[in-house]
Amino acid sequence: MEKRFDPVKTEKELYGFWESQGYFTPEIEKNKESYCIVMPPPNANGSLHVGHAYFVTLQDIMARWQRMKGKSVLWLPGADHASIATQVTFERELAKKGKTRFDLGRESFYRACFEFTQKNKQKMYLQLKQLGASCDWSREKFTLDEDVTKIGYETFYQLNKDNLVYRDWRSVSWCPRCSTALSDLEVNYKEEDSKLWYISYPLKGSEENIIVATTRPETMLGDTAVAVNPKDKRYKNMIGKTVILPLMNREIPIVADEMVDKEFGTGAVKITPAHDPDDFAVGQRHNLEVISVIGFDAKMTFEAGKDFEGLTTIDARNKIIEMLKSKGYFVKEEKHRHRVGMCERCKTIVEPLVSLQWFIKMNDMAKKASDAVKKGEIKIIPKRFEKTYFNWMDNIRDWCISRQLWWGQRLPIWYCGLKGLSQLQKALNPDLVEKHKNSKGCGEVFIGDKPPGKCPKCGNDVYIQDPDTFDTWFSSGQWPYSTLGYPDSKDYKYFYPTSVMETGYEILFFWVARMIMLGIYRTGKIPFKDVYLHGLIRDAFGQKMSKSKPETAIDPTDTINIYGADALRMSLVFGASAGTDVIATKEKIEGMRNFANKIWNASRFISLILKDAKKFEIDKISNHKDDISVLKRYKSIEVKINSDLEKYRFGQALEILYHFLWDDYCSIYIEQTKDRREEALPALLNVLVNSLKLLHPFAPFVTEAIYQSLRKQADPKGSSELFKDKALMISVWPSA
RNA sequence: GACCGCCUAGCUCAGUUGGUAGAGCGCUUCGUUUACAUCGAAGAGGUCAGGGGUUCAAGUCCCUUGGCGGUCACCA
Repeated sequence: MEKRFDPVKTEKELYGFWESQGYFTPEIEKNKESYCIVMPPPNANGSLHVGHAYFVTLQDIMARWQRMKGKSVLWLPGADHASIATQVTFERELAKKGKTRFDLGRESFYRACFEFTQKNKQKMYLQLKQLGASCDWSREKFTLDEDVTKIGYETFYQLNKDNLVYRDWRSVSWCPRCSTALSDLEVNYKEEDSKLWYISYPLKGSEENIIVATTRPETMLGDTAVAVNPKDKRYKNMIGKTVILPLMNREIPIVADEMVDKEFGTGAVKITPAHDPDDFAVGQRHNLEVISVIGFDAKMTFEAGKDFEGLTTIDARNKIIEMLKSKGYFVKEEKHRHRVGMCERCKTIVEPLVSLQWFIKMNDMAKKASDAVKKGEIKIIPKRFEKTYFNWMDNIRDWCISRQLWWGQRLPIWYCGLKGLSQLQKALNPDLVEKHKNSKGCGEVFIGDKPPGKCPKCGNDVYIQDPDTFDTWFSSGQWPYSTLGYPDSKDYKYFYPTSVMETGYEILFFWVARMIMLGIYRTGKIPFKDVYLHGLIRDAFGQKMSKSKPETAIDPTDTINIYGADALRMSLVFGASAGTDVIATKEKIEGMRNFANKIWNASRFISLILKDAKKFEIDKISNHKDDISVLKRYKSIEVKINSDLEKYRFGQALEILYHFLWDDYCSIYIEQTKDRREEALPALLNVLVNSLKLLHPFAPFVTEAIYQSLRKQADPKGSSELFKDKALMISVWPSA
C-alpha cells in the first residue's frame, strides 16, 4: 500500500469495477424487499454545483446502506429539460452572439436547446459518476423521453376527462423578458422604496371629487371603476355615481366592494382589471370592462391613447404625473414601500396581465395530498416542514400550466382553425398566423395526441396545435411514476411507491407537493413514503454559493480532482442535519481528506503486520482483554449508527464513525496492540473491516480500496467470513 | 401581517426520549526510530441570547423579551 491514499488514481477504476459487475442494477426479486429512490433530475442547462454534490451524497448514502442491508435497491438517475430555466440560459448564450430566439425560429431554437441539454446531460452524468453515485444507468431517464412524455400527456387527458382542465381569462404574472405567463410560485417579491400617489377623480356633473391613492399611476389609463368599502360612511352616498377618469375623459362607475381597506390611503381605490389581480377580481364581480393599456412587451398599448402608446411604463408614469399636475388632478405623493414581483428565472419585473391560459383545478388533489401527510402515509423530514406544507395545500390555487415558451413539451391541445388561438398567441406566433391565414374553422377545442380529421362542429379539416408548452413542473411532477413506466412495467409494480424522495426544501411546493398530488391522482397511490429535505449549501460567508464569486465557490469536479470524492462527500454530510443549511469550506474538505488518509494509513499498518504474520486465522479473535474490549466498543457504535441512519441522522452517524476510527481505534487500540501484533491481528482486521462497512455509504472509494487491498493480501479466495464478499459495496451490513 | 427556524468555545456548527457541556477548523506548548507531519502528545477557551416557570435535575419542556434569517400573504 502506498504511503498516501491517492483518490484520483483509484476512484475512477473502482467506479468502473462496480459498474462492470452490475452492482448498480437491482434484480427484481419477489421475495426481496425493494428500495427505490428516484433522483431529482438536475436541470440539463449547466454543470453540477456543490448543491448537487450534497444531494448525490445523501441519496448515495441511503442507496448504498439499503443495498448492503440486503434490499433490492434502485436509484434511478435522470435529467430535466427544465423548460423556462433552460430557455433563459440558452437565450443568454444566444445574446452573447447578438442573437435572439426569433432569429433562429421556433424549430431550430428547439433543436439547438435539445442539443444543448444533451451535451449538458452527459457532462452531469460524468460528474455523478465522479461523486460515486451508485445509480442504475441502464434506467436513466430524461424528461423529454418519449415514454416519459407519453405518460405525462395521458395524465393530462385524464385530467381533462375528469373536468379538471380549463381555459380561462385570468390576471397572471407576465414576464416581459421571457414573454410568458408564470405561475404564482415562479414570481419572487422584492421590497422597494416607492411612492403612493394621490389623484383626484372628479364626479360627473358635480363640483365634488373622489381622491384615490395608487402605487402605479400609469395603470389609471385602464381604469374602469373606483371602488370603496360598502361600510365606509365617507363614501356611502357616492356608490353608484360616476366619475370622469382624468386624461382619458372616460366615465367610470363608483362601486362598493369588500376588498377595499378603509384604512389604507383614502379608502377609495382605482380599479384596473387588466393590470392588477385584485382589480381583476373586483372587475369580475362588478362586470367591469377590461382595458389593457400595458402590452406584453411592458410598453403602453394603443388603448393607452396616442400620448402614451409605445412608452415604457416608467416613462408613461412620469408623463402622467406631469400631466396630472398641470391639469390640477394631482393631490400629493407620499413615501411608500411596496413589493414588486420578479421573474424567478431572469429577475425581470413581472407585469400582471389578463390573458387566456390553461389551468388545472387543484382543490381535490390538494385535499388528498394533504390527507396523505396528515395520516402519516407520507412522512416529511424534518417534521416542521409539514406545517409549511399544510399551509400551502390549504390555500391552494389553480395551477396555470400553459407557458408561452418554445422549449418544453407542447400542449396536446388543438383548435379548429386560427380562431382558437388567443390574441396573445397570435401576436407571439406570427409565423403560425401567416401559415394559416386563410384557414376557416370554428375554434373548437380538441385535447389529445391527434386531432380528428374533421371538426365535428363545422366540418373544417385544419386543426392547429396550441403553440404553448407545459409548465416544466408538470412533467417533473410525475417523475416517480413516469420514470418507472406506469402502469404495466415490472419496475413500476415492484418499486412504486418509492421509498424516499430526497430533495431541497426550496422546492417543497414547486415539486414535492405536485408529485404527491399528481401521484395520488394518477396512480391512486402515494409516490413515496418519506420526504427528506436538505438545506442549501452556503459559502464561508454564509452566502448562497454562486459562480459569480469564484473565491468562495466550490466546484465539485475541481474539488474531487484535488481531495477526492470521499473528502467532498464527507465534508458536506459531517455535522449536517435535515433541513438546515450547510457551509462548505476548503478547510472542512481538507479535514475529511485527512480522515480518509488516516484510515488508509491505519490499514497500511495492518497490511504490514499481515505481511509478517505467519500463522493466524482471520475469524478467530483472541481472548485478550484489549481485543474483547475493542470489539465491545465497536459493537456499541454499530448500534448507534444503525439507529442514527434509521432516523436519517447522517451527520451524526458520520461523526461517531470519525471519532471511533480516529480516536478509539487508531489512537487507543492500535497503540495497545503494538507489542502483540500477530495475536491481535484478527481483532484488528475484524473491527477495521466492519467499520469500513459502516463508513462505506459515506466514503465509498477509500473503504472499497482498502477492502480490496486487504482482501487480496489476507484472503484472496474469500474463504473467511470477514472477506467472503468480492466487494465491500455488496457485503452484508453490520447490524445487531 | 401569519407561520417557521436560529441565537451553544475565536469561527462554522452538532447535541435523539430532560441526567456531569461536544466536534471540526483556529490558537498555545512540546514531539523527526519502527501506519500516518494529510501526524502524535498535552492544553487554553462556554453564566448554551436575556428574564421567568415546571422538575430532584433544563442547552433540551412551557411562558416572555430582544436580535437575526426564511417561507407564505391581494393591502391599492
